[in-house]
Amino acid sequence: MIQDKKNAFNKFAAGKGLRSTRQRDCILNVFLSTHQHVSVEELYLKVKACCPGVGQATVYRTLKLFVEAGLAREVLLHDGQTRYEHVQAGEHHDHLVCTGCNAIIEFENETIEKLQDQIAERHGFMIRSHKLEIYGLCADCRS
Amino acid sequence: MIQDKKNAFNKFAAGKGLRSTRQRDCILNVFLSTHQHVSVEELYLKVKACCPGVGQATVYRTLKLFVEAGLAREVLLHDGQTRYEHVQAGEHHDHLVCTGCNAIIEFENETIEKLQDQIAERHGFMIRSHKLEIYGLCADCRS
DNA sequence: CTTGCTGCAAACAGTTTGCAGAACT
DNA sequence: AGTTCTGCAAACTGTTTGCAGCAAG
Repeated sequence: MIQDKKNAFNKFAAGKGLRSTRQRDCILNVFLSTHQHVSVEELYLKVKACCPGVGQATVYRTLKLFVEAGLAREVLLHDGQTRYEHVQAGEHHDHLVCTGCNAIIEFENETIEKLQDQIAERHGFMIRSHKLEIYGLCADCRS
Repeated sequence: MIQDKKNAFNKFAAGKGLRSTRQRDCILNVFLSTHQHVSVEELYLKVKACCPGVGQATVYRTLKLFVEAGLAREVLLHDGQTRYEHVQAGEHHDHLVCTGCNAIIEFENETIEKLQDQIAERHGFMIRSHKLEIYGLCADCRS
């Protein structure tokens, strides 16, 4: 599936006349190898480890490409850092964010999604995306 | 009810040994007179109109006090500006955010809230707060 | 008089941008 | 060769902070 994503990006890049460069390959590899919700900073450090000399501007620019290509999604939490998460085709999930240890637990709930659709419809609203974040303390941090 | 909020803040301020100043009164007045979801910038401009010479640092500092006092709540949308909304005691609502005209429609849905509680419980998570934002186009912007 | 509050400007963090040179095709 | 991409550094944005002077109690 990592290969699928690489192919997806290459296809996107080809379609837009983008060039294939060492940096983009490296950033893509690193991104695909990370857990969910990497911050740009984290990603930048990992990228530097494998391709020293890459500037963070490139990381920022490349991440925006990934978003455009549909591989990644921006996640804004309450800590002033933009994070990126992997997009699984067709799937959507939300987050439990632990304010104690910054852990992020994902969950899916179809009923909530449906209720959102109803609410939107009631207001004549056309949903493009949504986010639901629940903040609190995870099981470990409660004790 | 505006008076209630002023009293609430005064009580909070008294409890913390905070002083009552012209600036704080003015910012509180302006905040209470605004519609929901003011950005700091907007608020700052309005405050300057009535008390010229107020610095934005003071606006920032005072808004944090309002949050602490339970009058206001931070709302982070996808536009890089922190906004503040009024807190109605005991009530919680979520937002439909129009990406066309930046309108914000509020809604409440108890079922969603309950489902969130269930999800949290299932993960041993203690909810402190949550936010749900639905992005898309409002009825006006669709046409 | 004492202490907290304010305004200013400088500092900050995260992100974006302009540009000369490097690297794809 | 032509053009896109990159790295660097500078610019920017929103927010925070240090500090000297001001003002409330």
